Amino acid sequence: MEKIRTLRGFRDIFGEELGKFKRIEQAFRKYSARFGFREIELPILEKTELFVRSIGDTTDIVEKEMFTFMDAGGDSLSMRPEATAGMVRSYLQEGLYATERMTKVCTIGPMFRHERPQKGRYRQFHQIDVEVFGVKEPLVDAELILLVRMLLDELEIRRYRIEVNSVGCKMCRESFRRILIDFFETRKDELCGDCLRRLEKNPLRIFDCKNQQCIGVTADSPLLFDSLCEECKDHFDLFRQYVAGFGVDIEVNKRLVRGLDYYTKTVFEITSDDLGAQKAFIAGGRYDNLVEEMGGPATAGIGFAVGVERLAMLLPPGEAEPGTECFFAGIGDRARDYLTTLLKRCLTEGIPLRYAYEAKSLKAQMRYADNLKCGFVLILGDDEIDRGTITLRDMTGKSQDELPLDADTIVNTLKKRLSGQAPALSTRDG
RNA sequence: GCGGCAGUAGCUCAACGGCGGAGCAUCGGAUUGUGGUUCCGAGGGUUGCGGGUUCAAGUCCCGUCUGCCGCCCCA
Repeated sequence: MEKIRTLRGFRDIFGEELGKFKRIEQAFRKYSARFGFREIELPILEKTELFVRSIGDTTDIVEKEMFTFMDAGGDSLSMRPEATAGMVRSYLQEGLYATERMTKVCTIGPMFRHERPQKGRYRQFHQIDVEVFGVKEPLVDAELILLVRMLLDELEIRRYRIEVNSVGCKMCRESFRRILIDFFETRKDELCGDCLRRLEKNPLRIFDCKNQQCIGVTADSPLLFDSLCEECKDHFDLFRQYVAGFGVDIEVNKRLVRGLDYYTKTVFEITSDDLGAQKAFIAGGRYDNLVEEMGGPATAGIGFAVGVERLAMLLPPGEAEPGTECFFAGIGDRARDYLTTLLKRCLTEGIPLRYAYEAKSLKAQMRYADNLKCGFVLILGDDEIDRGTITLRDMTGKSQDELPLDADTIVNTLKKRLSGQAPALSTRDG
């Protein structure tokens, strides 16, 4: 029989990595709530058209990276490749624009893109997504930067860079697009193949090219940033001013562009050199036209997404907390009978009690208890039962004494010893 | 989608084209019922999968799947 394994780019997430996921979620929930974000769960499957209209039909994501298929009713469906499209759909469908003046929502969950996997890039990956609808003022742009900063501080991540830029409004972009194409047409012979393709599709992305010669060309090229309209320029200046007020360090990168069509004005990207090729782990920006383009009222929007797998790679390994569990080692049938009474009491009283299901030698049981890093072992054999006692061994202190064989006494003693043993339990965030 | 490297025990890796191994981990033992260190022992493999070359293939060739690195793209 051939073993069945996960699909390419799909993985089981467990153990240490899952622990990091949980820490990230916990830190995120703490701060998102503090900033006034409501959590929402969105469908994974949506009509393909949702993504085509929002992300853009010429983007790589939509052109070749979506898991798309026909359902039995003949509709074209797609697994969501990102969250913003669904957030906008939900905002409109639930009529939030009519019931509140401003909406802050967030979600967390799996996204799907049919890309070639490599480290930090999977076909099913997870994003934390944050969106604000109905605020055009740059104060909210800065607030999102502050949220990112507090989240990373909470997770004790220090080595990263926040790069920001403005890609202008529709008008800046339209007029600049022509200037840019005219410029690159004169230097066409110096551009790489990819960039020639970009020139047709999305000339702004030529600024992203890593080819030295292309970088040389763009060094001479006019920049969108320098031809922003007054409004966009003021918006960006205010944004920077507010960020400075929050005391967060950012770098303006006039070459920073985004791959999705809907971005306007503020865009940002948080990168780390500890990640390898896929080094952006948080990115986002403003999309002031998207809601209207999706059939809603003219509504400003801004948001960002966190790549959970990439962020998890930056986290230090979580420290284990040994010694917080107890083990029952029994010898003989009488001890085994007593286990059922004691086990139920312990589990009810909140004491994690471990034991071996099979009858094993005491030595083997002790080894098992040690392996499980149990702080205390209860030893019960015929000798103890005849005396009406039970032995309690402290595994770290290597000392042991006998208690009366009485469930109340045992439970109370264990509670006392465990809380004295592991003060970390009470200082740890729940 | 393109280019390159790799795949051997649960994990990390050895093995000139010639009997598939080690360390770690797991399990058991070291005189009566006491863990970690030490010593002894055991189990564990269709060498990713499928073809081909050869007297003989983990090893060479082709295909395929998967992972990794880079490109592309993006979080």
